[in-house]
Amino acid sequence: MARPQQILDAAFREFGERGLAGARLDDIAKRAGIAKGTIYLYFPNKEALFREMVRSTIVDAISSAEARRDSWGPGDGAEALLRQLGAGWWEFLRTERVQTLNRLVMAELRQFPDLVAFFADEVIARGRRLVAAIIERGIARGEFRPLDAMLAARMYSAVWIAHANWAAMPELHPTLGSEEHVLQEMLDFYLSALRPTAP
Amino acid sequence: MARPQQILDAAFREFGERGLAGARLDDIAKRAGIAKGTIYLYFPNKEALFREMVRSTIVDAISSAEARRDSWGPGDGAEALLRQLGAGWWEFLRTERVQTLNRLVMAELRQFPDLVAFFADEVIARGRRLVAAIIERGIARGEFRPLDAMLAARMYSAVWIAHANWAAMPELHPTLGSEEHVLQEMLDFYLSALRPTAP
Amino acid sequence: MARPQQILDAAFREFGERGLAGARLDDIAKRAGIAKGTIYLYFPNKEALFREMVRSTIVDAISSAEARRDSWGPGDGAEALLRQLGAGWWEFLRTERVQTLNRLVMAELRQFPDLVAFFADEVIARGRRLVAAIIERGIARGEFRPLDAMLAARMYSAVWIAHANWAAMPELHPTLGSEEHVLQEMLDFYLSALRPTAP
Amino acid sequence: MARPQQILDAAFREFGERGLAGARLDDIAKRAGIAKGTIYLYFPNKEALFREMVRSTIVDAISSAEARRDSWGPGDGAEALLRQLGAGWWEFLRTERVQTLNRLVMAELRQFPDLVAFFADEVIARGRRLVAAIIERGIARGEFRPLDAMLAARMYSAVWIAHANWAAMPELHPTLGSEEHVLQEMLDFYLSALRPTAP
DNA sequence: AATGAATGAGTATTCATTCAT
DNA sequence: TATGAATGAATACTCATTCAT
Repeated sequence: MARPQQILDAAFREFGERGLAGARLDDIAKRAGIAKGTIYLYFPNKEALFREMVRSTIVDAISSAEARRDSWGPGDGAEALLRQLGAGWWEFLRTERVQTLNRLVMAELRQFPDLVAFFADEVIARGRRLVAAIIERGIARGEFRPLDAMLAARMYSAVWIAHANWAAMPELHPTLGSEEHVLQEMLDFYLSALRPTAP
Repeated sequence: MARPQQILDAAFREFGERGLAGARLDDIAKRAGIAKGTIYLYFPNKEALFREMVRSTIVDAISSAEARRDSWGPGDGAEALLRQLGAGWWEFLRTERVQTLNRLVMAELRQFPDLVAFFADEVIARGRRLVAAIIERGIARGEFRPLDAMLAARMYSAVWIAHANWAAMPELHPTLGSEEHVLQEMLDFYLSALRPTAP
Repeated sequence: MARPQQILDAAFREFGERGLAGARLDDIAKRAGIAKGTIYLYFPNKEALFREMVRSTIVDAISSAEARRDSWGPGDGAEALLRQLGAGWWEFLRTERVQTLNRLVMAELRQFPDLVAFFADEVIARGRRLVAAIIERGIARGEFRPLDAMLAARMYSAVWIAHANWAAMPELHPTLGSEEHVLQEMLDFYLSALRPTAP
Repeated sequence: MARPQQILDAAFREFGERGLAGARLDDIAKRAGIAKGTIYLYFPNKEALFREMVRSTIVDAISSAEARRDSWGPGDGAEALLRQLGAGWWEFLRTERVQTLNRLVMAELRQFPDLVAFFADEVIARGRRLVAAIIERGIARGEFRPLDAMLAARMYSAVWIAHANWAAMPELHPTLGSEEHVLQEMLDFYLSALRPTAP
């Protein structure tokens, strides 16, 4: 593995555990198995290392999300697609990597407006558009009742993200049975809000 | 205002902006309009100040939430109650105080397991029980379809909390019209998932 | 003695011996008998300490030079005045304080153009004007031959400053007998260049 | 140009600008167009590089000064010789190379007593003897009044060196017209102190 | 010979904590 | 109680020196 990536990995873990101010470059170096000075061969200072770590983590997350999507079958029903996507998100969002990224975004990213914008555009808007497209398809096909697709996509994100965060903090939010079961419940609940209502 | 409270308020703002490690006692003192040494008359060290600040913020949040509930009218329908509660939560959760608390909980609270437990019991579980009770009432009255009330309460929290967080980070999540409108959309969406399905 | 002055004194000695880059704040603190952090209560960083040390040394040097002049007798002849001034300069310029200042000015001051300007105006030009005024008086009284007084003042400074520097570096410039003797030789030599030439 | 000389040249410029402690080997290497490690093939450490740079600069300066003298015409009058020498020194001393060397000698050479001795013997004493010899010749020929030739040589050096330093720091010492003019003034002033006095 | 990545001791700077007043 | 000057351990950052290639 290339040296910078090795440092970024260690930085991800240290910053993820202690935050920007709390992490120590000494520990990052130790974790990466290199000397402290070596970090400065690749990053001009702590903040730059943090920024680059966040940026590259976002980029990685996007490509790993896209890799998942490429493996989708050509399922035709919108509901089937949402179920497939929901399973993918459920797995992806509970990932250590995404959870840590999420924590950093919430806690520290305000100080880096350009990273906020990058994350908003490349991750959030992108994800939202994908869900909205599926929902529109479902509406067009009569699977779902007519509603604002973008808004429904927000509800989808809300349910998945919140539950993923909770799954990662079981002390705060005791689980409801298996993670697989939670996924099914989310899907059932969400889809039941989309289905056409009785006349 | 008593001196300790004055310090806690300043601490809330500084820790809220910079986190436990990033905040400086110097700045907290300056914000509180006192000398740095004075903090140590009331709190043994930085961490204790942080803990106490979090604890007292939680306690405040609970009592302010309860004060709200006391003013509820005796509305009888479960849907009406959920709408009333939803409006209350929507206002409350978007509060600076709650947003900051939420950020601290996500970012730093792992280091303080007792505070995690306190927050889980006194805030999360309490809120969840309240919603679940209303939903059970709705199911009993035939307003809602039969479903797991605790689970539906989680969905409720998920939608409200996620949207409140997003409302507080408009750079990340562009708004969908007025905040009032968002509330109505959440209520409509959520309730449509609870209503009995067509036979 | 006030704390800042105590630090400035230690800084003067350390910077004087090792230069801006070579001096260590640790040593300055040790010399001042305080903790390293204390320096930062009074000076924002090493460079600012250096600047302020130079500036205050210049100011001190000026007032000590002026104190000397105040004690002058009302000697009337220009030659007598130059002899009196020459004795004063000879003592003053060989001072540890002036020698060190001179070394710092030559070695490091290029990096601080404002201090260069301050030194040029307040020390060099001031001294030059004083000598020139005496020489003009001597010309007017017929003691000296007519010549460019400002230029003659430069020659005066040149001889005194160069010899004072040399007196401080005896390894480089072996002495010519006693320091008192050197002074007399400088005066005789210099004055013989000013006296009217044979017709 | 041989590799070591290439390094010494770069070292001369960096040490000349920033001093021993302030110069960075990285910058010296960059200026020399080589890799940092290469310096260590030719010099055991920073200090040795500095010493060797100073030593070789002194040697160069001496030989370049001697080359000048070899081109002297066989002018016979002592005054003419002093004028010729004075023009040569004036050009030579204002050289970037000599100015930088002078600065290093004043600022840093105390730490290297052997270099101090070398400089004192090979440069200062040598120059002084040359001037003294001319003056003695002038006294013997009746061109100059009888005086201590060694002492008069010091005055000569004092005037030339001080003015050359000042010419190199115009912000500190505003010029008196053209450099050529300054030379003439120095010669006239100096020689008028040597000429026999009126009876 | 030459490179330049890597090291780690060294140094400037920060900041929680103490304490004399 | 309250202050704020003082401390010194902690930590970011630098840079002379080494060494595998």
